[in-house]
Amino acid sequence: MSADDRRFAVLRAIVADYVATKEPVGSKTLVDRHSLSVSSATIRNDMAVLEQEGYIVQPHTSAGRIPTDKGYRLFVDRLSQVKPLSSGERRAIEQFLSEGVDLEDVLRRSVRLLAQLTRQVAVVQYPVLSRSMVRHIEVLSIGDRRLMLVVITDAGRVEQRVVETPVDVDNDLIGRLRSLLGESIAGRSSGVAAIALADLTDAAAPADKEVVTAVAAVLRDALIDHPEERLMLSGTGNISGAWADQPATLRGVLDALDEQVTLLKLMAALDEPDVLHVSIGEENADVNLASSTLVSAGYGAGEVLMGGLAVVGPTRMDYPGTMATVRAVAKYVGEIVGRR
Amino acid sequence: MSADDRRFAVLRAIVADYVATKEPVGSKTLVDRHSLSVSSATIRNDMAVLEQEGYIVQPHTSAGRIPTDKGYRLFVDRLSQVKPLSSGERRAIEQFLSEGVDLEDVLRRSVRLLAQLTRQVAVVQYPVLSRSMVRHIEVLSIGDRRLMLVVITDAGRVEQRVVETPVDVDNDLIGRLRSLLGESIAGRSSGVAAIALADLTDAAAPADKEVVTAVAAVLRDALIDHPEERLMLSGTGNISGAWADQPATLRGVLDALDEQVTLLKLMAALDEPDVLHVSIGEENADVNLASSTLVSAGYGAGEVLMGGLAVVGPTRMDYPGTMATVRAVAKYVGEIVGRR
DNA sequence: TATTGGCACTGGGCTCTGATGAGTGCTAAT
DNA sequence: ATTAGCACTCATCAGAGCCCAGTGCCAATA
Repeated sequence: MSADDRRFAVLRAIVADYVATKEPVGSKTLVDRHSLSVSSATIRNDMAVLEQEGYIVQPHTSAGRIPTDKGYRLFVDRLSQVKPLSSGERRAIEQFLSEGVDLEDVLRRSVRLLAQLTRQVAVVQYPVLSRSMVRHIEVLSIGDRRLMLVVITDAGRVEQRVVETPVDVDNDLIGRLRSLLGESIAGRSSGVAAIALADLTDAAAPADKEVVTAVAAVLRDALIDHPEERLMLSGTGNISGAWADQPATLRGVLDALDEQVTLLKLMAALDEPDVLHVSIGEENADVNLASSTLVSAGYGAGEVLMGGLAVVGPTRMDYPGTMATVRAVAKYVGEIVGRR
Repeated sequence: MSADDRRFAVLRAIVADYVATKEPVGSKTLVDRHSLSVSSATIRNDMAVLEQEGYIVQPHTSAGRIPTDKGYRLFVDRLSQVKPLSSGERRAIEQFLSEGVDLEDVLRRSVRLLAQLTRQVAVVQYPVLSRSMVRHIEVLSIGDRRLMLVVITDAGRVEQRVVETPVDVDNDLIGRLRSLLGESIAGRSSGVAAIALADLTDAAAPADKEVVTAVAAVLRDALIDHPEERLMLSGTGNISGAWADQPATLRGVLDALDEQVTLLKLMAALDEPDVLHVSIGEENADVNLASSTLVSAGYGAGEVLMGGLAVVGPTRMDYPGTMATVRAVAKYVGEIVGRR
């Protein structure tokens, strides 16, 4: 084992011990807790180097070392492959998730499960609109000049929007709207639907133009210009333990979770199902999450990305375990949501 | 002013001061902070009586007094009428909420607003199914033996469920299902729909019976036997300040919020729109909320209750302010959700 | 009879102190 | 390159002592 290898082993041991104990770890402790067959003095030298290179720091003189973000980063990057869960665990996950009665329920089960297994905060994103196909559009009258549009995607997500029409709408017109929308949009992904929507007004009978334009505008807004992406959260209580001693940090994290924008951005950055992304400490754009780590993964059916999910915890977290769980849950959520 | 009146005034002053300062309040502080035209000795006598009667306690000898749950209860009960918000505030609330683009959006705006105005955790319930009318039912084919049912209520809530059918379903049958369901259920409240569903199988053509039975079973489960009530939460960060010094309590509260069952029970207990309910400390069934207060109100259009909303905070909260805000937001949410 | 001034007493919280010990860096020997 | 040894650093903890907000009680007062 080269000196370099040993130094990395030391880093790994520091991470392991610090994660387990929350205490800065010293050279002495390290030697007898792990079976490093060298003396504490050697470890001290290695630690000095690791500190020089920015992988660990001392909270104060005469204290042990704790890993820096850079240290965790190296640790994670060298975790070549994520060890899979046992087949029993996997079956339990799939079993539990597949009992979900509708999309909402499946997602709720997923976040809960993820939060429980990782003992951290979990987030699941609803299948994103821009990656879905429109399965069906329904037009309902809810007043003389009010229509309700209901869009159902192939991922099982349902969006609804109210349209105020410039003129009264009768049942015949609603029928014409249904078939018009059905032909031009249903079965199409939103990219294609965008083009179809633009042509919609032309395709309409002259008398219907005003209403069709209003409808197209609302649909365009809801599906393309401002699609609302949604998240579901669970396990917020788990995080209170991690930051019990730093109320300000705790508050920041809770606020960031409440705000959702950072989480949504993170999700938007995912581009492939079942691939893990880990964002550590200062790497997070949001200062409120500067001492947290986000482990995220896309879920989807086969190659097709549908949405994302993530776990949020302190930088001092069990990386291997969390990563394995996130990947496993992402896989099954994708399978189950994709299957409907 | 009778001695009894003064004692209540003392209690009110203690509540006010304790809420403001988080510190036990003593007789001396009380006299010069509020203009009670008696001496501190008199106050001390009054305090002794109040303590005897269980309205206040001393955390330890030689400390000031803090209100007990019973003290807060008396305080709240004697707040005869809730002072309304200013017209400016009210307009701002209505304006902000009415910009919501769909039900989801309106509710999200409501919780956020409620959390922001009260600086506490806010909860809003989706319009409850059992109090809604079915506006429309849509039947979609998503495979030879899979149907998707989409139920849209008059409150704008959309529920979907997948049905596995025992035999293949063709387009004609789907058409028949649509009209069958449309006639028997649409426009009915769930109580009536329950009866209609029972008769559904009889009304169907013999060849369709199997499928109709399966569909009716799923609908019955989704709408009547196990209607899923849903909540939306916001402002969790706000409570971290309140319990920063008691991590265990904080965790308990976060867990209770995550769990939702207690909140849902609370909501289920509401029976009238715009009426405030206050549940203080130990009055809460959930031990995790034993040092929290829940201020809840139903929202609805006119006399018709649609759902509930609430604010969760420490028993030491600004009762008058919180109550006024909750009532105001409930009123506008009811109006706006009812209007679609 | 209710209120008040006076007084002794209580006990939590703050500051200061010294002892403890985990952990370090450096140096000289292996 | 590794190691044993050593002097040094500093957070943490327990104890001592003081402070003082606040109390209960009592006798005097209106």
